[in-house]
Amino acid sequence: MPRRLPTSEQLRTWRDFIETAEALRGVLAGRLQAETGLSPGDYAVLLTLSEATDRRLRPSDLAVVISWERSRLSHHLGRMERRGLIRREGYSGDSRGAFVILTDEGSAAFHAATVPHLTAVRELFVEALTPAQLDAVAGISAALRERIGR
Amino acid sequence: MPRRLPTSEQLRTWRDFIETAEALRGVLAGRLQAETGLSPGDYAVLLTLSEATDRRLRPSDLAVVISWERSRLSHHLGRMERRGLIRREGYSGDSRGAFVILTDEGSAAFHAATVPHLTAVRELFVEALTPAQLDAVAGISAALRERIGR
DNA sequence: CCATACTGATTGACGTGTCAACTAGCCTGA
DNA sequence: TCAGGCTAGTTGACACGTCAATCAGTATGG
Repeated sequence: MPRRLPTSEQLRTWRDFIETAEALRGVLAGRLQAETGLSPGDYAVLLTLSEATDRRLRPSDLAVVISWERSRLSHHLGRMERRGLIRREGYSGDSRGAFVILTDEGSAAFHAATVPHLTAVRELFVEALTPAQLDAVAGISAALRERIGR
Repeated sequence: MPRRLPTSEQLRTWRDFIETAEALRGVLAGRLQAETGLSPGDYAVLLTLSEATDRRLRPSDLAVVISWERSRLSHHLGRMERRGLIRREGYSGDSRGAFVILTDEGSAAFHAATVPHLTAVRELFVEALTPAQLDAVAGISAALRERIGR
């Protein structure tokens, strides 16, 4: 039996899904930016660093935690460093290594952002769905991740 | 009663959702690029033009159909024009106006891309989910869209 | 010992997005 | 009729992402 193509209804569902996720991401990002001056990427980096021992991590480790490519992280850290949110420092022990360190300014920005961000997630995502739908989302995400591998 | 923040489980669901959608988008985009040399944006533009009368549309109309900002479209059309996928032409009637026109090359690229793209959507999305999950996705997308307005 | 491979990290080029500013032409009302 | 505002479209600046190349330092096997 030949592999069939999606029906137009399935395609509609696909497009709605991907466009909705995209739109939601955009709205959340816009709010975060407007209310706190941080991008979602900034937030992820600051969150991870603020939970790390001594508020510092090696770039590779940080990249693994937030599932970014090292190159992406490097570019992003450059921008964050320019804004004073983090700083970089050499690592004595393996001179290839380095540390990304949360600055006080970065820490303050993160703490100022967390409640607005979580509130927005609640308003725009959690409260938009029924408990059953929230459960369904979890299962759907898992199934999709399973399919694309990891 | 104060507005509460999301529970850690709800937050986990949110992150899984947004990261999964992002990952899926990335995988699909990568495949499309590898197999056809087109980006999702290219595909959306080519699809819309190929369905339009005379394979041409005014930029503003095209932007409405695919829900892009005019500026985004203008930048994208510039890149597509450089690659010969579309061309631009003045519009006699309102000299502000313009037309975006599908070239033969653009049409060929689109037709070569459609089956691989639809196949990928089926494999990575439709077949990853049960029929019930697919239905749930439709409802969830609708609910989220409703919440963010439009 | 040292060529070679591997690892951590950065860089450059370029596609993609957003925002604000700008150009140019159309339209409307005092 | 013409000043102002509106509309179509483009542009520039800059953030963000990916890919391939590069660089420097570590490790290793012959």
